[in-house]
Formats: sequence, structure tokens, C-alpha cells
Amino acid sequence: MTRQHFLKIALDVPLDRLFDYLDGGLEIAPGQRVVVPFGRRKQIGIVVEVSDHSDVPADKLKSILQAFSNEPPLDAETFALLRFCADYYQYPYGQALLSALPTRLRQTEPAVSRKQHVYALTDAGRAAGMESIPLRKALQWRLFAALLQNAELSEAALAELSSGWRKAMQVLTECGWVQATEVLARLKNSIKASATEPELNQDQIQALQAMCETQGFKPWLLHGITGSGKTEVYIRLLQSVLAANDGQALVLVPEINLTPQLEARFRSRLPEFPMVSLHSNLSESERLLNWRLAQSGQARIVIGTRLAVFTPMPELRMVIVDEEHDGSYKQQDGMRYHARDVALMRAKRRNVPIVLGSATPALETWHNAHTGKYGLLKLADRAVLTAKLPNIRCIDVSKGGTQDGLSPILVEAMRERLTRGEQSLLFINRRGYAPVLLCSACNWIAPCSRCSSRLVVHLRQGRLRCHHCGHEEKITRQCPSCGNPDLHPTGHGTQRLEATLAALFPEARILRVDRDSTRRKHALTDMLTAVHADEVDILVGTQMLAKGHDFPNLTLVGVMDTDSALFSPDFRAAERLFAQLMQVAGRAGRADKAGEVLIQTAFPDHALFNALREQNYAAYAQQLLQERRQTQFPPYAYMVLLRAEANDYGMVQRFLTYAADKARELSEKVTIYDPVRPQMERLKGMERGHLLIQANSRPPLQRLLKTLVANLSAHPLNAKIRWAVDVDPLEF
DNA sequence: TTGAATGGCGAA
DNA sequence: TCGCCATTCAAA
Repeated sequence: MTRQHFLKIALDVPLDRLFDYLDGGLEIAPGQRVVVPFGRRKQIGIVVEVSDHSDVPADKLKSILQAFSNEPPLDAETFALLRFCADYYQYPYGQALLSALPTRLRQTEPAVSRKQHVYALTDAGRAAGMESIPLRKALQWRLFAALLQNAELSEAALAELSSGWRKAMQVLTECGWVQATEVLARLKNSIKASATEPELNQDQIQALQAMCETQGFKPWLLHGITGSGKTEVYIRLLQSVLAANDGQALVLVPEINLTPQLEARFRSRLPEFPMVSLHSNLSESERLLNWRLAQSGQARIVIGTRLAVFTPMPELRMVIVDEEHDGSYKQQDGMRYHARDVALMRAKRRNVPIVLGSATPALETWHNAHTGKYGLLKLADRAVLTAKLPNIRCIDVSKGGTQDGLSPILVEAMRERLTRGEQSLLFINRRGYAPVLLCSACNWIAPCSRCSSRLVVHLRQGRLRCHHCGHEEKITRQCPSCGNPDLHPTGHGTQRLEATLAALFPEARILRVDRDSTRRKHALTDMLTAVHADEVDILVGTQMLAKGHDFPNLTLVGVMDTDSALFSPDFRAAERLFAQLMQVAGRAGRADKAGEVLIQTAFPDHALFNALREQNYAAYAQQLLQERRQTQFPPYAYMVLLRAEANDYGMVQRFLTYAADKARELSEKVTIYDPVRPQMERLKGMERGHLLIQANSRPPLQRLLKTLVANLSAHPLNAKIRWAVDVDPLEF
């Protein structure tokens, strides 16, 4: 008689335990994906362990229905990493594990990813040229033209050109002008590089030397301003780490927008190392394919957004987290992990180095670099020696003097750029026309019905919009409170600024870049291309423009209104504002032209601006850290936020009060504050509240949370309200 | 989370 | 007493 095996299986259910199943006579290994009966439905599960005993009564055990034995199993390292995360972030293990997989692997069907191809012109095609395509075949023309511009095009890229590309491409292939290559094959024999290697400066050389000398786990903070050549350091590092063996490297970037840029640069400089990207804009099948290529070790470089931090990589030798201070690394629902922190943990468990790159590191990181926990490497100079740091000045607007939000000095500076044929960028962090609709008679302000926020005026569409819940209504002419027909859009948004500028500089070509104007697919890329082609004189945009884009002809950056962040109750507001302004300032004068940054503020003497003028992150960070130490905020304390929301605040309050009492009863060396309402009290019709828990070290917090979460799950209000534990919260 | 089981309560 | 809804509980 064969020995009975019990399978401990992780399921996508909100229960922090594994479920035992019988193997049904199948040969099953840990890491295998299986289909099991659960209640009265089917569920996908991952076998975590094969054991020869079970504590579950025999009559309760069921057999698995199906096993996907031909799929490569999930490795032990990934299990361990997600087990750690599930514990640390107080999230059910099964859900943590399943949510780290591509969607295709979370379905009960076998996961097939169709073979992907890339297309490139053949020599014959190149020789034949565009002329050989019949004039009337417009689509073939477009495809051919695109292939002339790009060495190769993926199916995804082609699908963006036209949905009917396959047929036209088939004709081109049959003529022998175009060659299709399977993606896997291409991974093995990549195209040869043509890009030249720039000379390194002294800082870069030293940084590389330091990093290459160490072995095993070592976190490095690579601190360098925009344009100081961080990317070049990454490239050289990847070269040296990957060339030595069959290793893999993981590169994280904050936003999808930034992956193509970095990817293109890596591809041209590191052609010998097959690379895949992972982010949520990929199609399901593409994501699965890339994930599998990483899992099999064929992809040597994986570049992706936060979700990529969990990608199985059997030969992982190095991790890079670019713009490590960026808040996008924090997952804001489900398992609320911070990808930078998970990456650090992963590197530590794997015993490999990790590089955190930033011009304005998170204070947590800066602190670690100064206590010696991380190695600190500075890139002080701009890598291109001719490029100068921008000149940053504040314009005092405390005594008014602005017209439609613009000060004469800023207008004059813009006029100068116009006459010189250079570009200006106005940075304003408010989209829409005006942030409020105000009644001049009774001071009524148009509110959102579902959130505790104001409706934003979108004049062109004639609508009022809530930027928090998406609620929309028509602009009212009459005040619903006093009947006064004189409602005024008040304050300035991107649309209004655009209109103001159009009136001020009728001859200028103005482009607005915000979430509204870039909603269309590829809109952002098209706009950036236009800026590069000098088809734009003045750019008006939100923080979207702050990140990662290099505009060589841009010599003036105007910053409109950031004062609210100076006095925000959020203790991280100043840190974030500084990072943001540094980043926008970096847009000015990157090539051979000196840039100028003008900041309109009513508080020109604020310490933040003083530090910014000198581009002295270190000094300002030191000051902020001192404040944090005095007030016992992170990084001098560890925080956990218990968030709760329900239709009725009474329930939220009862739940949080219970939680607070319970926590106080359980706590050792932990501070429990009283439940409070967040800045956004109501969101999408839900009344919100939260409870802050704080301690000087992590272990007591973790111990408390474990019991507290178990208690709360058993609480009668558990089902009635939505609640979540946010460990190391960024937003309050 | 989902789905089944339980129990309260108004209508018949 | 029936049937409907809301609440509670188990899931291997």
C-alpha cells in the first residue's frame, strides 16, 4: 500500500492558514499549482508542503481535482519571501502568495501563453525600401515605416499601430521583407549594440569600485542629483555583475511611464543580457511570458514596477531600486507592502547587494546611510561637465502682485525664453480649471456628495468633478444655498493657467500635460515627442512632468503654488515637497544651457527654499531628521495605522475604540493613540477613521499586531466594516 | 471572500 | 406557519 500524502495548500481566501488536501494518487511536488474543491466551488491553490500527516479529521479531507504538473513549480525562496511579507504586513499568506502571481496563474484553467514574436526588416526588405510597397496599401506602408525606425517591433507595439496589423504583416513576411522571430529565441541572440560608452567621472568610478569590491548582502545608497549619471552606474554595475556568471538582476522603477525609457537605454547598452519588463500595463499573456522567462532564468534583467519585486529569479545576483524615495513603491490596498523594503529583505535573504538610487532619498534611507547600516555613495557632479546646475530663486508673492496667479517676474522670464526660442515649464499641482466653485454672496463652495472634498471646476467640459471619487455633475449657475446667480471658479488649475498664458502669449505654442490631457493612450508619449521636436514653447503640467523626462531646450521652470504643503499636517509633506521641487528643478537646463527655476511663494525665507536654492539636500535632510527625532516620528519610531471605514462612523468608532482598548491591554513598549478621523473624513460615501500605533522598535509592534489582528477578525463588527492594517504607512 | 445555515419577523 | 431578509459561520 502506498503511503498517503497530505498536501498543505495556499488558497486565495482571507484566512491566514493553509488547507490540507489528499493528493488523489497524483505525484505532487511543493510549488505546484493545483485545482481543489473548496466549499461548493473550485479554487486554484499552490502546494506549499507535502506532508505525511494532517491534523484535520479524515472525513473532512478532500482530494485535489487537478494538478498542473507540467508547469515549473514555485521555488522555496519565493515562498519564504511571501511568508515573511504576509507576517510583516499582517496579510493572509494564501492571498499574499496568489496575488504575487500573474493573473493567468490565478485562474483554474491551464496557463498558456501564446508564442510571442518580434518583427524586424530583413536585408532584402531594407534593400527593397518603402518604394516597393504598393501605394494603396496604407497599413503596409505604416508598418514598414515603423520598422525602418525601430530595429524590431513587438506584437504589443504593432497592435498599438493598428489592430489589423497581422494581415498586413503577413504579406510583408511572405515577400521576404520582414522576419518574425519567436521571443524566446530572440532572448538568446539579441541584437548587437551600437551605443557608445560614455566616459565616467571620478564619483562614478569610485561608486562602482566600492560596490564591486563587496560580496554578499550590502545595501548601497547611491545619492546623485538629476543628470549625475546614476543610470550609467547601474549599467556598468549590471555589466560587471552579470558578465561574471549566469546571474540575474532585478531593477525596480516607480512608474510604468519610466520603464520604457530605462528599458530602451539598457537594451542598447546591455544587448548581451536578455531583458524583460513587468508592469500592470502588459497584457496578461505578455506578463505571464515575461514572468516565466524570469522564473526560468532566461531573462537576465527584469525591470519592473513594485509588483515585480516578487518575481521568482533563481539566479538573482543584484537588486537596483531607482528613485527609491518614490511613494509609488507603496502598495495602497490589499497587502500594503513597500516594494523598496521588500527588495531590501529579498536581497538580504538572498545575500546579494542592493542599490537604492535617488537625488532626494527617503529620510529613512538617509538615516540608515548615516548610521552605517547602508553604504553611502555620492555623485556630486552632473555627468555631462558642460551642464550646469540650475539657478533657483524664490519670488515673494506674499504681498500680492500677481495677475491671474502669475507674477510679473515670471511672465518676464517666460517672455525672454520665447524671444530666445527656448522652452519654459510651469509646474502646478492642480488639474482642472479652478479648484473650487465659490458663491461670492454666501461663501458656499460646491462640495462632493460622497467625499469630504471640493468639486473641481472643469470649464471646458462644463462640469464639476471630484478628484477623489470621480463623481461628476454639471456646473450650476445658481448658488443652491442662497440663490445668488454669481458663482465664481476660484483659484488656479492647469486649464486656467493654460488659458491665461494663451491670452498673455498669443503667439506661443502652449501644451498642457496632466492626467486629463493624457488620458488617451500614447498621449503622453506623443506630447513628449512634440516637446523634444521643439514644437512647444510653454509647457503647463502637474507632477507628471517632474519625473524622468529630459528636455534639452528647456531653460525655465516656474513653480506656481506649493505653499499649502509647507504647513500640511502630514509630517512627510516637507520631505515630499523638497523631493518634488528638486525633481522639477532638474528639468531645467540639462544640456549645455543653464537653467533657471523661479518659485512663487509667500514664504521665500522658509528653510525648505533655502536648502533648495543651494540644492543642498543633505543639510535639509539633517534638519528634518532632527525634527523627526524630537517629535519621535519615523525613522525614529515605527508606525502602524489601523484604517477602518463604514457607511456609519459610529461603527468605525466603536471598532477602533475596541481596537485601541485591546491594544493597550496587550501592549508592551507600544504607544496607542486615540482613534481619529483622517484628513479625508469621507471618501466614496464611506466614513473613515484610523488608529495610530507607534513604537521605538519593530518586534513589540509585530507581536502586538499578531494578537490584535486575530482579535479584530473575531470581532462582531469585522464583517460590517472594512478595515486594514497599514504597516509603515505613508499616507494618513 | 463565498455560500449555506440560521433565526427573526411580518403576512397569511 | 410560510417565506423573506439579514446575520452568522465554515471553508480542508
